[in-house]
Amino acid sequence: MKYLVRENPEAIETLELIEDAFSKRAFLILISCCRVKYEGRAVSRLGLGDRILIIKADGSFLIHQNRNLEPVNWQPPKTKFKTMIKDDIVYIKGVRRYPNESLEVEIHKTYLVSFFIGEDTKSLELAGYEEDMADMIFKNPDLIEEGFRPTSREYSTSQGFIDIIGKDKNGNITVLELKSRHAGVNAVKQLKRYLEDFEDHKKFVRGILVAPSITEDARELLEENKMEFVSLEPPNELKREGNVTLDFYR
Amino acid sequence: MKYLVRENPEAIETLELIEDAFSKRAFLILISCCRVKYEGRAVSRLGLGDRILIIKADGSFLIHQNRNLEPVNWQPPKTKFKTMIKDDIVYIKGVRRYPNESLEVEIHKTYLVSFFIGEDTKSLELAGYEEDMADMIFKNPDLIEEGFRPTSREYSTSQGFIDIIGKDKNGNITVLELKSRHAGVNAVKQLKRYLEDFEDHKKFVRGILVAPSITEDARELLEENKMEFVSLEPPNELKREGNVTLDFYR
DNA sequence: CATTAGATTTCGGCA
DNA sequence: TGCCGAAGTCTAATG
Repeated sequence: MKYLVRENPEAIETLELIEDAFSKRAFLILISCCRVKYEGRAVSRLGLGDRILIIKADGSFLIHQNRNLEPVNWQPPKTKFKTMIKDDIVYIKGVRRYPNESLEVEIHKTYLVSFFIGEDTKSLELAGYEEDMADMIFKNPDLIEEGFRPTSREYSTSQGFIDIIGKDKNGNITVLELKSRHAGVNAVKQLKRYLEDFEDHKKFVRGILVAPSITEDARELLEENKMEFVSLEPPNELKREGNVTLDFYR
Repeated sequence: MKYLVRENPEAIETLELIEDAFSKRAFLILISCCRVKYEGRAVSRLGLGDRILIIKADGSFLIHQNRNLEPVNWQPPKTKFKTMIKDDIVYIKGVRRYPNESLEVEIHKTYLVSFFIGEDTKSLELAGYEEDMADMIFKNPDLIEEGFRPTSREYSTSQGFIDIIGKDKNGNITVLELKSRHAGVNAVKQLKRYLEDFEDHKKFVRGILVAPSITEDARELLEENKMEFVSLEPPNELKREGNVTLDFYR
């Protein structure tokens, strides 16, 4: 992961770092003493104080005080940003259309600027089925195909973590991408990226998308890329609740 | 402001810094590669990836990916925390009662730990919503129509509270349903229920939906039920509009 | 402590 | 893009 941290930057440096983060579409965090103004669906003002500012790659903008779950001010994804500096004060303005609204921050002092470009391909599984599918496959690998033998989980690549890696009965390295629900092209693209990471090794690697079902587009993209699909239903119950490795208390 | 920043801390140091932040009731931020598990009102799992973790002084716990305004996982204020370390993996578990739920994070690598104790006494001043509309209408009833006279707010019916009730220039009882945003069919249905509650009295009662705008479906449903629509924008002014210095563009 | 209604709700799905 | 409905909604107010 690439990242950058700067403590107590001057205003001009703060501005440069913010701009740098924007150009890299990074995950940006500032700890600053600031004033805030919002105008759009409503109108609000927030006087000077120390807060955390977060700007995400998709244009989400959050300002957090040290209390409450919710941000005190925010702007949803697709916000466009402008920055300015005047009299050692840095300004960030996030503007959005539909609805038309703007969030302006007047930064008087910055204690910390940090941005990073991280790996995070995983999306939330609201019932945890994906993990259960992996458990199920490890217990009964023939569910994928006769002779398949998984070797590791959460295998790290530059593209993220491969769900399951193993070998087929002919010894070919086989990469599994698991989806607990009807899978679309995104799942196929993800699998493709994993394989591309392996192709550097000049070895033949099989890619199998494992899901209960896939869209027609996904099926076509799989074929185009010589990858495969195995239909597998996730276990329909969270059995033995609490045997997950995360349970470390008692 | 007191603060602390550490880059790439070892697991044991990460743990110590987290504990230190807890004891100081600081505003804690971590940038980490982690796995997440939630169990409570629902169940969820999130595989390994780089995220921002935030823990606030009031026990709020947020986990943000680099997309979407909302945290991917969270725990509201008053969450109690426990930490642990095992095999160079740091665990944070946030537990809450009423409802009983827990959020567990398995931290494999930490890129940045920072916590600070800041000054922030200011609270948000907000305007532009339903209550402000009601204030505005009471001050200037002709905004609804010439001769309208409001009599009461939050009038209780079996169907809930009517926002504003009054009489038109002909003495007809008039029920207002206020929406500060673009209103849909639900707002119309709600107004309809209020009127039905009045129809027991065998008197003619007008129903007016007051909002900046409504959907086409809402407009049709209003006509079908012989109810009306008055377009009104919520006030966009703060009571004590200070001369804020934030306007720097243009 | 339970219920209720509003929110700069956000978010996903579908027409 | 607009609209509808769900959400681990959150939050403040009220009984």
